Amino acid sequence: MLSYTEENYLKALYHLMVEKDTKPEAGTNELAAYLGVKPATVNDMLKKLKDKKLITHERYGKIRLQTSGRKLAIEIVRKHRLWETFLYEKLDFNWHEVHDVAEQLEHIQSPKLIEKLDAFLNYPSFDPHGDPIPDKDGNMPKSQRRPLSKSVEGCRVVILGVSEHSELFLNYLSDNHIGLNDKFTVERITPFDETMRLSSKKNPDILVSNKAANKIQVTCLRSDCGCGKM
Amino acid sequence: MLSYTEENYLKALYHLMVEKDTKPEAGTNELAAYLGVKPATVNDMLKKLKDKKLITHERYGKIRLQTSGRKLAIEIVRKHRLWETFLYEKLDFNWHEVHDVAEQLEHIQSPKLIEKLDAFLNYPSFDPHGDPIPDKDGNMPKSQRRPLSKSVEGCRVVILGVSEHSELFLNYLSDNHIGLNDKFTVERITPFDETMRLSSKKNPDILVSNKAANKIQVTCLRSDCGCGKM
DNA sequence: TATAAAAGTTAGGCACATCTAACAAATTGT
DNA sequence: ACAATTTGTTAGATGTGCCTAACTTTTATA
Repeated sequence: MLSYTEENYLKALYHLMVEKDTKPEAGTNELAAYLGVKPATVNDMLKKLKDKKLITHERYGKIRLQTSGRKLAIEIVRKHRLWETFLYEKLDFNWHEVHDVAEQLEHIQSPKLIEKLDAFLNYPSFDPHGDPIPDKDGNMPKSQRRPLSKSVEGCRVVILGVSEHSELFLNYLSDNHIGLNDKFTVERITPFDETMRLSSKKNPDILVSNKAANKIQVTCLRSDCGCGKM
Repeated sequence: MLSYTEENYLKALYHLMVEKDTKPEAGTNELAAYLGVKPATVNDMLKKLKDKKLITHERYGKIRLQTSGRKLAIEIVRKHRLWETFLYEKLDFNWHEVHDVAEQLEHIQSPKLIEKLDAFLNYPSFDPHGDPIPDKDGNMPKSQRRPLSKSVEGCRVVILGVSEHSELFLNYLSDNHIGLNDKFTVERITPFDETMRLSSKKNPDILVSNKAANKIQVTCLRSDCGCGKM
């Protein structure tokens, strides 16, 4: 049984290594900065995780997740994203409010609870931020997601998520009535600065800068619009 | 902000004092036994809770909850019972499975979460065990509940809960198809040992000993059956 | 009422997760 | 290539929640 803190270290390693940069290792300082603790503290914990065979790490070397550690990390990610989905879909939380509460809920120990929650939510594949939810065997659903900026004029897209989670950005999206699962048509892309003009049922004219479009993840709803392979 | 452990001490005091015996104070050993720790450990914590003005306690004296401590304890009880209700009603947990998971969930810190959960469950007044759920101001709903053993022949009753939560007893109820919110008619009470013969739609003949009937909480559905004031 | 039993307290210690300060190794930049 | 910078490690300390062992006060009873 892992402590609350040990779980957080594994999850942090997973995010740093597998999700952030897709490199297979991380450093002590990097991990310390990510978790908001001092490198010395990380060192103590590395020793413990190494004893439990969850990571590999030798003096002055890089940290790697072992298979068992990665498996546990994915379980925690699964719990986190299922809870976020629950909060968003069932309890009417806003997009940017779910993370902090899910951060607590992910540590609840009860395999049955997670299975039942998954079923209750109808086995969702993506959380409210559009991030993939691993299934109970740890498999990530594959998505055809891409940044909105890759779409071309005439594309019909659905919002899958975002690649930046700052409150500033999430509020920007709210203000512009861009929400998860909303559908838009790309009406026009200004050649000079690539600002996109979108339309939706609710709002026939939304301007999105290239900077924002890069951080909005979508999937294209047509196979014939020329925006590239699905 | 209270720690997980501090919260558990407050809740334990509340249960010992307010619910178990309705006496306004508790002893160190009693609390230690209830929490499964040593008296010395309790002593350390009492000091901390006293410093935070949540309890009163003087050397070799009894422990009492202060108003602020009682308020916090009731909040935790509220959270616990709302989560139990959620697990039972929405996630199909069994009656006796909800407690342990709720024990973890009750410590999640998010006022909004509890408000939303309460609304999602439609502001329930009683949890799956039939225990009252305090509202957000700490008021307990009043119930007309009484032990089944107080009912008389001809009574039509609905099961509100139980006053013993052992797995043995809960299984006894399952085996006899006695569940929360089930309705029964008291057909006959054997004069010698007060064994009750009940009938329900599902099962026309259930025998319940006086011992069990004392631990089954019901409310009477008729005002004219002579079982006493509602 | 004196004493045995029960209840409560204190002192000292341990594991955990954290820190600071000092040090050691590896990387980098000229 | 070696000095400066970055990165990583160690030692020693702190606060929390728990323990055991020894002690003191209260209470119950012979």
